[in-house]
This record gives sequence, structure tokens and C-alpha cells, in this order.
Amino acid sequence: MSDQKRLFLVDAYALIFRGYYAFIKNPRINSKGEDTSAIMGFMNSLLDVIKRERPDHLAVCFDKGGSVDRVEMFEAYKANRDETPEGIRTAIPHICNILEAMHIPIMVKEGYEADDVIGTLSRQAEKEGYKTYMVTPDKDFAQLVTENIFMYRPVFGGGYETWGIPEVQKKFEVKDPLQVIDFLGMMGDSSDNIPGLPGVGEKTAKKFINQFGSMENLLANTHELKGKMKEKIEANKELGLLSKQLATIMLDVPVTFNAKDFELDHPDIEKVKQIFQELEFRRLTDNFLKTFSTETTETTTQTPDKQEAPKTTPTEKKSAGAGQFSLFGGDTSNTTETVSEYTRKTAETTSHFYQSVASGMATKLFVKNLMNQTSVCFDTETTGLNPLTAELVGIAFSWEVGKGFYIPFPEDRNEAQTLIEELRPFFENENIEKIGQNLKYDIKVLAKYNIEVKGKLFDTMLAHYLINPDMRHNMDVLAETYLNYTPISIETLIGKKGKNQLSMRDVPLEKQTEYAVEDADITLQLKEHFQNELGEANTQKLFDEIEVPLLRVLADMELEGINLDKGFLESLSEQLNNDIANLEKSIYEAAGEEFNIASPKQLGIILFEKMKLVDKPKKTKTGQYATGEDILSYLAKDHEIIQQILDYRGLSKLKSTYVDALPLQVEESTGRVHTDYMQTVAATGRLSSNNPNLQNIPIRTERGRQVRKAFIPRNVDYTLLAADYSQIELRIIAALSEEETMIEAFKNGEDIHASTASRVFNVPITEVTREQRSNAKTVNFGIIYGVSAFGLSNQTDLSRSESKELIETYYATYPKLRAYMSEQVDFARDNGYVQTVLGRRRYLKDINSRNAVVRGAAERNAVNAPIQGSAADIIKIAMINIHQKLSEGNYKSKMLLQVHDELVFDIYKPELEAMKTLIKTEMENAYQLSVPLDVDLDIGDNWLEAH
DNA sequence: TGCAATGCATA
DNA sequence: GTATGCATTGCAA
Repeated sequence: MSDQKRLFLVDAYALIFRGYYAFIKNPRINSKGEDTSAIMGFMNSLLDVIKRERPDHLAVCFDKGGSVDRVEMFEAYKANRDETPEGIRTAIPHICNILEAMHIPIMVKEGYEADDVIGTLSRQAEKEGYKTYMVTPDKDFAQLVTENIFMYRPVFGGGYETWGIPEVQKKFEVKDPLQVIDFLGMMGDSSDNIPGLPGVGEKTAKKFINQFGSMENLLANTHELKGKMKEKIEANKELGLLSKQLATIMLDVPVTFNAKDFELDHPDIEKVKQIFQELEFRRLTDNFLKTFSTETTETTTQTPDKQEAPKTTPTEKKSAGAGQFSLFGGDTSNTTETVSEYTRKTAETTSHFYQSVASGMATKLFVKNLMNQTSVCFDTETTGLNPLTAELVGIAFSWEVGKGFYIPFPEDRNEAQTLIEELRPFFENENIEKIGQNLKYDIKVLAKYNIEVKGKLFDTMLAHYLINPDMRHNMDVLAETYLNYTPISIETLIGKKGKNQLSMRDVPLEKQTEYAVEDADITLQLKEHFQNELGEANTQKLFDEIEVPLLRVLADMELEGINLDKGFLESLSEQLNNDIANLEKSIYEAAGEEFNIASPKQLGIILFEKMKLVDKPKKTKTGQYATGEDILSYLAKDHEIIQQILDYRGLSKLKSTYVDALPLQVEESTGRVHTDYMQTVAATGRLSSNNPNLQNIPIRTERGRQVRKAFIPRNVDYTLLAADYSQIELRIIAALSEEETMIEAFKNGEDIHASTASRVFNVPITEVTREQRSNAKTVNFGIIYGVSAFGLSNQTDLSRSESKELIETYYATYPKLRAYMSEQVDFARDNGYVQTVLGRRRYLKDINSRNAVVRGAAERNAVNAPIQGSAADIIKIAMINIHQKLSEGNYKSKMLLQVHDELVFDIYKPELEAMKTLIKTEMENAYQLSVPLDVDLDIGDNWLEAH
């Protein structure tokens, strides 16, 4: 740091708005009913800046009466800005009072905006040799940046970044910060109501700046432009110049920088304290005192106070809450004041006994007690959501409704390990049932501490998934639905995500205890509730024999992850870049102007309004032109540009979703990609995969399937093996419908689509044409989804009536299939649900709807859900059995991925032959149908070869 | 910054 | 026509 004096100029409204909206979801209201969010937000920022930077000089700048000059220029200027919210207007006088008490000058000039005031002052200060920092998130200020003038921007997630000349150059792709004005003038700014040039957005504005340097130069050289862009800009030259003027911050406001006045001297502490007290700011008072006490001791920059965030002690302002007493076991049902407001029960209105357990002897006694139980609910609290990196913060236990204990964990990893060892006997005891909500997570976290969770499991999330798969299964929702109870929300403890979200570690122990034990308590109560509901039908069996065992299998697969060849993807990315740029160029040429191809809105306008490729274009339900793949493909043969757009889309998608995204998902600690299988989201019983989704890696196109080459074995001693069920859904529908013709075809190992074509089109199977087979294939799939003639004709070259005829012939060929489908619909009408071979239910509330569209959808679900769901059941059985065999046989080979009808394994080469047999056998014999199941195996050095 | 709409990858 | 997850755009709060 140089010895230059530093001046900080604060853009008041910008920070006030920011603070206000930060609390928008739960505004701070004090006992007088005043919304203090804006004051709180602003003061937090201000103190933060002072604490971090210890400025020599500081002032706060306000707007007043809008900008006279700008309004004269353009009457719409800021016209459509919303009324200032009530909570902000009322905050201003308070803020001014506080600033006065703090002896901080308030700079404001009637008829000017804060931007102008700050701009003017910063230039004056610069002449006097100051370094000026403009405290504002507003990008417009970038135009003011010089060697001695900086932006000091609060950034998302806490902290600040300083923008000097290099940052501005990079951010806006300009050579001189002054060009930011041209940039803003071209692009426009909807919040400031600067119109900008029509059709020019961020991308184009950057390009123009690069090409022409300034607005004036652009307007003088419009002949270099082409197409519609040229017309539009030439027609709006005045608007361009006006926009630039509007974007220009004035530097001649009649204000004066007086160094003496701006010195940050000692505040009137008593007065500030008094104001804060009236506003009921407790935490802020502490923060304020801390900020200025270090200053008064004059020990310059103390490093520790930077980290001493003001947020470590969340204020509990609503009531003298129950929380803090519980540690000592007091009954906390002090319901007297608050209960009347709530119809729903909460921790505050319910008698409970939640206790944290001290380390040492208390823990030993606790464990002894724990080991005497037969069934215990537990819940781990960690530092994050990723079980591979999350550290234990504590574990809650409950085995009696309304009661529970919390074991906090030390931050030191070795000490934490020592503590968890004391709990090992519990977790690894085969005879104690473990209850939890989403146990897969806890099991994965504990696995990282080398703890295996043994014994019977009861996962309330899985239980509810089987009871009602169409609902959501978060604990909060379940508690409200089944227990009429609202749990403490995680946000009240650690804040909203992003922003300044805390880690559970930063939450005071009492709060951790209340929160964590409540979760365990609630989960225990839910278990008692769900246990009975599972009892009926076959659901209990499905739960005990499929979903719960599968949970451990998935945990292992996720922990294992898969190896990814990052270098390969990098080179693929470069190739794609090249091709995309080329396509972009020729599309712009064909269109006669540049636009955002990725924007369906803009694309629709170019294609259908400008180029008029179609007489009456299709529109989507929101009134946009439909530019979906199906529509464009149809046009592709007539217009070259369409094919290029399709290619462009394909390549962009490929690059952004897979090629560039996957390497970022490699877990640092393992060097592998670990997906997360969701066991409770797909209503049919399938799994889903996310972070990243490894169930939708491309395969259809040549270009896309290259991505699969990046999935490789663990090392040279391993190879990948992919095993997939052949036509499992068709086999299932054949078996369930008992359609002999189809069953026979499968038994004879025929090509099922060719076989269908041969019967439907009445030709020998050897003479089926490619087109016939393809149409038959489409109908076969259509059947699974619940066909309609409309859908079929959309998918094939057939007309609506041809499609209808084809479907009729199909039904005539396979009469039992049709019968089966209507049986399913009838069953659903009578029972309200359909089910899979294992009794997994899906409820169809719309099956008797009077609305034909809604009812039709339910009917298709009635046909599809049992088929898709049965296939899911079968592969789940196979996974459980294979997992079992792999572990019994102590094999090194691992199951890595599941893609609905396919399993992918990392095979230790010496085990290859054994694995082939084991996997094929287990998959084909997972479930007995009247149709044989057939599994194809493929092996390779990457996922593409193994397919 | 968060959400809806759109489009697209898989089975 | 079934079932998902995710990237991008564009608008709103």
C-alpha cells in the first residue's frame, strides 16, 4: 500500500437497495413494526468497509430529486422505475441520523444523482493526490476509473473486489474506461431506462467497441454494417447519441471536496448506541463497538478482525426463544406469547427435551445408553452438502418422541476421528435398527470416516416415496403434512444460500442442538407414522427388499465414482470451438445480420419475420415462434441456414453441457466424477442422476458420442464393461399382456421390430424394408408410451390417417396388447392407481377427470408406469444381487453407473471372465417373466468402445 | 439474484 | 405419447 491518502465515497442508495433486498424474504421488523432491513443492510456494508479498509477519508453520497438535466434530455429517463419501497423511504432519515452521529459527511446536491456527485468529488480528490474508492456495485461507475480512482464493489458471497483500469479493460473489453460510456450507451440499461441502440445487447456492444471505439465513430461508419442491423442503427442515430449522454456521469456538480470535513474521525459512540437501541439493533451495536474500539486503540491493522465476521452470533429477535434453555434440560414449552399466531406446531410450541452431550465421560455414558436401544434415529450435521468433502459437525440421536441428544464434533479431523470411534460400536451393531431421512447421505459421510452403518435401516424418505411417489419427500414437507409441525428452517441458522451463508460449524451449539435433534425427533415420529402405511399391499416387501438394500448399493457406487479423461475433453472442446465459430459466421451471413442464435425468441423473429421461411409459422403457448428441433428439421431440406442452426445448437449444447462441464465435476479429493443418484424423484420407480447427470451422456450422433470416450477405467489393470438389457420394456409388455405372438418372437431371438413389421405389413421377415422396420419400431415404442395417431404421425413420415391405420393393424396383430392396455386403464379407474410387477404403485388422480386432455395423460400414465416401473424394479434387483456377489466374492471389480437399462462396471482384468458370467446371469435372472430377459455385454477401454 | 420458458441430452 | 436433468435467455423482485 502506498502512503497516498485514501478517500472512500459511498453510493448510498445502491447499498441501501442491496441491503433491503438481501432481507426481502424475511425482513427485519422490530417491535414497533418498523422494517429495518434497509438500515441494517446499509450499516452492515458500511461498517464492513470501514473495518476492512480503515479509510482516512470517507463520505456518503445520496441522490436528490433525480437528475434535472437528464430528465430534460429524455423524459422517460428512469420513468418506469418503481416507486421506492416503503421500507427504504422510512430508512433514509434513520440512516442520515446515524451518519451524523458517526460524523460522516452526507454529500447530496439537489437535482443531481449520487453518480455525478461521486464523479465530481473523485476528480477533485485526484487532483489533490488522493486515491479514491467508489463503494458501489453499480457497473456504470467503471467509466470514472483512472489510475487513482477505483471501484470498490461488494461481491456476491461476501467480500469486495477492486476495479482499477486493468479490471475495467478486461470486464468491458475496452481500452479506456471512458469507453464504458459508449458501451452502456449502445447496450442500454433497463434499470436506468437508458434505451440504447435497438438490437444491440452486451455481445454486440462489445464487438462495436472493439471495431469502432466509440458511439460517434460507429454512427459515422454505419456503411460498414450490413443487413437489418445497419438499417436499425442508421434509423436511430439520435437515440444512440442521447443514450450515450444519459450514460455519462457528470463531473461538474457544484460540490467541493474539503479534505478536513471528510476525515473519518471518532464517532459519537453514545449517540449511535442510542439510535441503535431505538431501532433494536443488538448485533449491529456489538459490531459497531468492535469496529471503533480497535480504531481507538490505534493499533492500526489487526489481522484477526478481518475474519471476525459480524454474523457468527445470529440474533434471535423474535422472542426470548426457547432455544437456549434446552441444553440444561429445562422444559421449553413456553407457549404463552407466540402460540396463538400459529396453527402449526413448532419447537417453540411443543414440549421437548433436546440435550447436547459434553465430551469425555458424558459421551461414554451416552454411548452406553445408546447401545441398550433396539431402534435409534440419527442425523448427521456437516459442513456442506457434498458428502465427499463434508466434515462432521455433529450427530443427533433420538429414540423417544420429543427427546434426543446431540454430539458435537471437534473441527480437528483427528479429534473428530477419535470421537467417532466411540460411536463405532453403535453404527456397526447389526442388531440396532437405524432410522433416518435420506440415509444414503449419512452413510456416505460416515464412510469417509471409515464407519460402516450396519443393521436394519428405515429411511423415511424412501418410505414416503413408496407411499406416494408423486409427492416431494423433504423432511419439512413431510413434517407439515403428517405431523402438522413446522421444523426450524436451516436458513434461520445459516442464512440463505450464496450471500454470507454460514457453515453449520459457525452456529452456536445450542442452536445446532435444537435444530439437529429436532430433525432426528421428527424423523422418528415420521417413521412411526409411515410404518403402518407401508404395511398394506406389497409395499413393505418392496421397501425391505428393494429400496433399502439399494440405498447401500447406490452409496457405494457414488463413493466409487468414475475416471474421466480430462485431456481428451479439452481437445474436443477446442475442435468444437472451431466448428461453432464457422457455423456462426455462415448463419450470420445467410441471415444478413448478427443475432443470438441460442435465443429462441430472436431466432424465431429472424427465421419467420425477416426471412419468412414459412407462410404460417407455428407458435408456442407463450406466443413465441416455435423453433424446436422437430420443427426445424422439417424445414432443413429447404433452407441451408436451418441445418446450420441445428448443427450450431447441437454443438453448443454438446460443448456447454458435457465437454466443458464434465471436467469441472471431477472431485478433487478422488480425481473422479461422482454422480448422485436420486432414489425418490422419478414417480415410476426409476433412478435419476445429477451433479452431474450421467444418465444422459450423448450416444445418438457421431459427434456427441465422442464424449463417451472420456469415461475410462480406473487404470491399465481395469477395463470398462457395459451390460444392457435388450428391449426390456417391450419384453415386459409382451409378458404382462401374454401376447403369444410377441412372446414367441422374443423366445426365438428375433429382431423384434423387424418381426413386428413383418406381421403388420404382412411381408416375410426377410423382406421387411428399412422404412417398414423403422415405422414398426416407432409404433412399438409408441405403445409403451400410450400411443396416439397424432403422436405417431409426428414421429414418422406417415400422415395422420396412415398412422391411425397402422395403429389399428398393430392392434389387430397383437390383440392381447390392446386388451392389456385397456385393463390397465380400467384398473386405474377402479383403484386409483396402477402397479408394477413388484407392487410399486403410482396413483393417478386424474384418471376420472372430465377434461379429456388431462384424462388422456393419466391414461397414458396408466399404461406406461407399470412398464417403465417394472423395468426399474428388475434392474434394481439385479444391482442389489450383483453388489452382494461382488462383495461376497471379494472382487476388485466395481459397479459404477446405472442408466435405466444399462449397468457400467470397472472390471479388474483378471476377473473379466468371472464378471461376464456373473453379471449376465444376475441380470437375466433378476426376475422371472414369461419372456426371457436378454443382456448384451460389451467391453472396452472407454465407455464408447464398451457399447 | 431467482424464476419461467425453451430446448435438448438420455432411456 | 412416458420418465428425467441441465444450460441458456430474458424478465422480475
